[in-house]
Amino acid sequence: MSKSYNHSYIEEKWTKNWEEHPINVNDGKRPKYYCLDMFPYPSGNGLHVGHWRGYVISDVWSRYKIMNGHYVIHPMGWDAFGLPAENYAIKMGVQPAVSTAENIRNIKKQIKKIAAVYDWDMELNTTDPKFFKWTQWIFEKLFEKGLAYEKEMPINWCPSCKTGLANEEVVDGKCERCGAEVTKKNLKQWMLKITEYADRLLDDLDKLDWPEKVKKMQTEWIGRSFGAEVDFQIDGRDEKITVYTTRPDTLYGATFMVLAPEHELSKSLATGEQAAEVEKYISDAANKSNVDRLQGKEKTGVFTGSYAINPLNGEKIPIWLSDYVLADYGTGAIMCVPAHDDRDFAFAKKFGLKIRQVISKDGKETDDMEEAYTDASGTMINSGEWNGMESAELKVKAPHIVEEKGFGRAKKNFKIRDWVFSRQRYWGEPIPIIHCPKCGEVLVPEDELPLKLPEVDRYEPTGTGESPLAAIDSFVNCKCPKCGSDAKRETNTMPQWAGSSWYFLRYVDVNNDKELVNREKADRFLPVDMYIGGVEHAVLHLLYSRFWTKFLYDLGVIGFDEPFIKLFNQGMITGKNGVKMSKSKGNVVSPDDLVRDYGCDSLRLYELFVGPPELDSEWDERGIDGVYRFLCKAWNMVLENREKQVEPTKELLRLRHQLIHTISTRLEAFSLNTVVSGFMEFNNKFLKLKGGVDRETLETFVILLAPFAPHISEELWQELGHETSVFAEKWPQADTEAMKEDTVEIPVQVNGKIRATIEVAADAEKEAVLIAAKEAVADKLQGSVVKEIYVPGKIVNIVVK
RNA sequence: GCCGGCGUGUCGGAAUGGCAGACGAGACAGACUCAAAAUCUGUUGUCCUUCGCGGGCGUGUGGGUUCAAGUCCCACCGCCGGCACCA
Repeated sequence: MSKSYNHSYIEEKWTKNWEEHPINVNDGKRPKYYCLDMFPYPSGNGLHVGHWRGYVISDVWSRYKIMNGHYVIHPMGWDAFGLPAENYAIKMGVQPAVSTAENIRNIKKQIKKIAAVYDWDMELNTTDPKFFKWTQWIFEKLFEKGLAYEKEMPINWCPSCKTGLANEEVVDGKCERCGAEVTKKNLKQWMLKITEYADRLLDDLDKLDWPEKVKKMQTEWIGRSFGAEVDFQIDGRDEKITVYTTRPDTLYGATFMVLAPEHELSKSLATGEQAAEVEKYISDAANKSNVDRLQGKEKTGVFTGSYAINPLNGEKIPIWLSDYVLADYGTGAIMCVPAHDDRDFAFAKKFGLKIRQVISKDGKETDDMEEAYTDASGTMINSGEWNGMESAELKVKAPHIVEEKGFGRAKKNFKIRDWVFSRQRYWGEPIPIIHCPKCGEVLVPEDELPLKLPEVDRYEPTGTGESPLAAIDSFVNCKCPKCGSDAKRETNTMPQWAGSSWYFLRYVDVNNDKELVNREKADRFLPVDMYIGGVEHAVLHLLYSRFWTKFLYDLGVIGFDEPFIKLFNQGMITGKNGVKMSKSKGNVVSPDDLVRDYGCDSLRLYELFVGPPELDSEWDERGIDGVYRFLCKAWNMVLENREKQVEPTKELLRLRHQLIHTISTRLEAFSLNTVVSGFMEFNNKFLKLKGGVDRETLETFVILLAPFAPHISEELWQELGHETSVFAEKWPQADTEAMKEDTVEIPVQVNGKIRATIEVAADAEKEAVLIAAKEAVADKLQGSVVKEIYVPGKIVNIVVK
């Protein structure tokens, strides 16, 4: 008897065989199923066991769908632009294109060891001009539709490295590399108007079968609120200050007003004796980094000396400046209702400003409020003609009332900002714009796309904050495509998000050089049915992808406006004590050695067995022994029973259908760790059967195991005498009648404590069960029986007093 | 601060309100072996016990609902993640 199976031989054999005879066929008749992995960034560090997890999950799901009769689109590609590649290339003195290609070769080799059914004919790479031609094309369409524009924006600037920094490179307000204090520098940036799509991005979340957590994160990120803009006349001047408020119902309670220091009127509002102090506050705020500004929870502020008129009651209220008001949200100015807003309350308390309650739970005024009453429920008081109204009702009506009265209008606001789309870097898609002194911003003509990166020796940052491309004259200088005058190319490149915002559309038509994707193919194979990847992309990548998909839908390029119908976020695999795997921590576990020693099938099973797929799990080196032993035992179980000619008894039939039911329902519920334990459990049961296992049950076992451990299953399938692939088999259906047990063990409780166990027929009548139960616990039944509960097939509980 | 998620043996983890600890790891004992590894068998929450059964206690803490709570409700503690002055 063989104690272990030869995984190396089997896995090699079937890898080759599947290459020659693909198991996933598009015969034009099968319904499609698109199962997508978030494509990896081809880092030089290679894959660790954590990367495997998502790929194993998606592959199990893909193989399951294949066995359910689908043609599965299951592609893989490379998100290869970006900072790390550029920095690595600078350090090593090689072209990013060269090192990237090298990394892709290595990672592809590693990924192939997973034995996923990826269709490598669909492979794509965001840095391939054939691909990014269409990334640039999308930008041109956005520009044509007025959704791409230029704007002065502050970027993170390291004065010591003389370079712009990504947010990820700024740690605690300091440059990640040199530790210098990061400052802001204003640079002209390309922006994309994602805000134009904010409503749709929010409303369409309802259509998606996504984790609630991710939907919530996107909802908050978009941050829609309804309220009103209200105009306040400045006392003694012609100008008005407009504020945004979500609580126009509390307008009578507005006792002061606060402007952001950056507000355009801030300086001019300062009167005589306040001028110096105001000036100082404004310049202090400008010098404070964002981090400092957010750290100081204690409110600061300064009175301008000016007053505004509350348009509702004509009251004169003081105007203050404070940095708790954000310049770039709303109008950069707020009306303050300290009685009903926590921040306004704290500010009023600190500076001794008037607090007027306008909403009351019981209709009476509270003496000495200790905290703001922020609920929009209660009765209006101190509010003139609004007195006695319900605040919740008024909150909805008030925007329209101020509109009718002529000093405001209903207004919707968003937290989401437009997308800063340019990077001052070399290794990204060039933005296809030409700056002409006469015509302004002109698009590179479509037939000149792709606009490739120049191949040069130096692509270090320039030191001025500009892109390295700015130093390359042959790239920069060009003629205006419109008027022919000397012009200059845009030298900023696109962010790494660009390619990943639409790559999933391209897989189904990677070689198309006429269009982004053929519409017929798009209609047939898209959208993505299942998208699997880490939760770290909950907001940015998933929001940008949805934005571009909606834009392309509006253009008519595709016929759907949501890219990913279902989303699954797998948890991280960490090292000991939940520490993230990283080279610097020295806790990286490489899958390559494990594949060599235990085989791909064992590693696949252990990736699933390690814990619930949606939660983080710690990698335990020894754990893989367990699944390896299971595979050896399963191998022997099948081979030993193969020749036995066992009759399918009722018990075997029952076990077979219980197995189908267990595996199928757990798989459908994505409870993949318990799928593996389910296989182990049934295998143990089969091994204990004296009479052996019948052929059909063995075959069922192998078919069910196939998506999880494909090589060993395929080999066993062949050993069972089949010439076709196990993946050509249909996923079995459980017969619920055959599953049923004849007798069941029923625990008998007395007052909720188990005192005995009885065995009864599965279809026994309640009365009979209760009689048997009472017999079994007769000695425990002191006192009178108050209640008898029988949950059929589950439990008996007898309550005595 | 707010919003999520989680808290179960030595460890990873199982449990549509119905026998807590499935499955696996580890440990211990035994078989095989000259020996070890591998493999196989058994034991393995905890306490009491007359060691024969049996019984008490046990799912972060305190309360509640229920015939019955790891599971539902309330309050709290701890860890992880997200957002963080959004008017």
